[in-house]
Parts: sequence; C-alpha cells; structure tokens
Amino acid sequence: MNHHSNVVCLCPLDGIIETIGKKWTMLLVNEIGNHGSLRYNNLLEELKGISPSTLASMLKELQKEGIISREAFNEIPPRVEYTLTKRGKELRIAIIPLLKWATKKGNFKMHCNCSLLKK
Amino acid sequence: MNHHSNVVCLCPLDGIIETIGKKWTMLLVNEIGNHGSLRYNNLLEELKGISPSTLASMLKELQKEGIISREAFNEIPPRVEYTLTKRGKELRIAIIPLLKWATKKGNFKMHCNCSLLKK
DNA sequence: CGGTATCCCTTCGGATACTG
DNA sequence: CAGTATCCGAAGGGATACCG
Repeated sequence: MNHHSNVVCLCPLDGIIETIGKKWTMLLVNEIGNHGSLRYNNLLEELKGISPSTLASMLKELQKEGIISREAFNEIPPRVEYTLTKRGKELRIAIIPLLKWATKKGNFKMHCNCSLLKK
Repeated sequence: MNHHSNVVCLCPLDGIIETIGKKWTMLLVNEIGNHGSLRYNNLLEELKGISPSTLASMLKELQKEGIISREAFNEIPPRVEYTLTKRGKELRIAIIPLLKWATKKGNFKMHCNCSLLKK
C-alpha cells in the first residue's frame, strides 16, 4: 500500500510552532524584513500596541531561534540594530503560501501593498 | 523607488494566526488529513494528551474557520465524523514550506515517514 | 537609548466527573 | 459515543515605573 504518498508529519514543527504562533512573532519578523534593520524604539512604534517587556522577550526568543540577530554599536547615545538572519529571511519566504491561503478566505479584502500576494 | 518589490504584509493572517498557532491545531488538521476522517474518540486517542474539553473547543473553532466539517449520523450508538474541508486540505499543503524550513534547523533529525519532506 | 522589574489580568489548556 | 461542566494552574502579554 502506498497511502504514505500524501501523509504529512509535523515533527519538524516541534517547538518552533510555539514561537511562530505567538502574537507578535510574524509581525516582528516581517517588520524587520521589510525595513532591512530596525532599532528597539523603532519597533516599539511600528508594532503599535506592543509593550516594552513583551518586545524585549520576543527579541530574545527570536535570537535564540536564530531568526534575528542583534548588533550593538558603541556610541553615545547607544544604538542597537536588529536584522533578519539568513534563516529569518527564509522563514519570511516560507510563510507566503500560508498568506496566500489566508487571503483566499471569502470575505478577505486586500488592503495592503504586497507584491508577493498580487497573483 | 521600487522597494515594494519584496515587501510582505501580514494582514491576511489577522485572526487566523491565533488559531493556527494554538498547540493542537496543526496536529489535529494533520491527523484528520492523514486518516481521511476521524471520530471524536479516535482523535482523543491519537492526539495523545489532549483533554476532552480542549478537543471539543478546538473542533468548534476549526469548524468556525471552515477548516474541518462535522457530520453526525443518526445511529445508535451515535457516530460523528470529522473531515477536512477543501480549505482545510489546502491549509495542509500551504504549511509544507514551513515544515521544510523547520526541517533545515541544524540539529533536526527526521524520524518521521513523510514523503512530502523527503527532498 | 535600550532595555528591566513589578504587577496584574486574560486566555489556554489539563483533570475529572458527569450527561443526552 | 460524543461531548459538557467545573475547577484549576501555568503561560502570554499589557501598563507602568524605573535603570545603566
């Protein structure tokens, strides 16, 4: 029997799904991805509604997962920049099918300007 | 400037990400998808560890999202079967890139038998 | 500027017992 | 068999004040 042909298992997702599913994760990945790099206070403004403590803990978690990287510059005033790692950029690509799937919900009206979803 | 060319927005994910990110969602979708259809008590066994109340609430949420459908048969003893909708099947396909992404984590060892991830 | 510390509320989800 | 009802602990995440 070849009923394995379209059997999917989810073990690769173990652990990481808990990170990805969190309220701010994809928004954060996306915001950084769209800008190239961002600073802590930029993110605090752009992600309207996130609290400083939540942002700080998310940034740490995403670093731990190898999705973003943090670079601190020795300046006054201090400057810290967050960027996507290679793996983080790949994540951003990997969710596009999911975005397209979500877009196809009957009542969804596109009000964004995302070339990757246009067709 | 054409910096929009690879700008991604996540508005399609509004709402649905909270469902997808929940602990049991993808496991449930997958389990039903792999079997074709399953009954409440089957799911209770297969998804080792899920509690009856959690399962019930997840099943309702996934129905509301149009991902699974419920069919009740008028028999004694009662029989109820859950299957994926067309949209649910599409979801299952849409997350494969995410699975492949997760698989590429340096330390991940494949111990499943999923033909869709084999190459 | 880039965070911590503290407090607090809500939601998630497990355990168990019960029901139509 | 297919769920509900009740109770509960743990985790997510917001508000605010403060720190190096």
